[in-house]
Amino acid sequence: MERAHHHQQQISYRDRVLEWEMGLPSAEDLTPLTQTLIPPELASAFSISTEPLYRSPIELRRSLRLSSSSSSSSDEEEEEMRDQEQVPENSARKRARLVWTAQLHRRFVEVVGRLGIKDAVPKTIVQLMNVEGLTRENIASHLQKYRLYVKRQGGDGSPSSPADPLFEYSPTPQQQHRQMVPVPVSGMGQYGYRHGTGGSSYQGNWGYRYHGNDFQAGGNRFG
DNA sequence: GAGACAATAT
DNA sequence: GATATTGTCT
Repeated sequence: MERAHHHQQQISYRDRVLEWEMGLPSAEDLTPLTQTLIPPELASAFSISTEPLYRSPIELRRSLRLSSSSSSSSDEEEEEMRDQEQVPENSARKRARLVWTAQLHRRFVEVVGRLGIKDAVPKTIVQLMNVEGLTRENIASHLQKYRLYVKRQGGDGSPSSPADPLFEYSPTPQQQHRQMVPVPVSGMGQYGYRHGTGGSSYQGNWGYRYHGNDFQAGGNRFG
């Protein structure tokens, strides 16, 4: 029993990565975030840029301008433009709030699960997730919430192995073919846009409600 | 600086 | 309500 078996912590990073790669979701499961996630028609209908995201706000604005400058309407267009015009010219703008889509979260869970309790820290997670624009702080915030969730589930506490069955993230089959995937529109100070009627637009909605996989205390909402 | 965690802000 | 930020501690 005293052999030099694998001390999980001493396994080389490379091995970890290899293992990680093998365990990752399939290509169909993982749509690159830099890829267009909504149909062009729909994007155009909502005046949403389909270009790669997580670019600078300025670039994004430019894109939006260009892609909607072909229209010749007056009032209606202005109204739509107003929603996008909410980014102040001078004030230092921040990144758009990250939307934890099912895909993102799955990836997060994958990485966290494979890293194991000890190594699942923001810095490492962000590296392994390898998602453009994703910051350590994004992870930290999400991780904090995720831990609370896991704790509440009581589904853990014992194991500390990297292969922790800990996270039985259960994607609802429905969500697989849910057509609308919210594209995080960066740099706008917010993401997504209201369409049609609605009240305040602090946190814009899609006409279609995205059912994210957030962690909720106190029970399942699967049905 | 990095991380955990709670509290608070947006 | 979800995510970001801040404060405090290790």
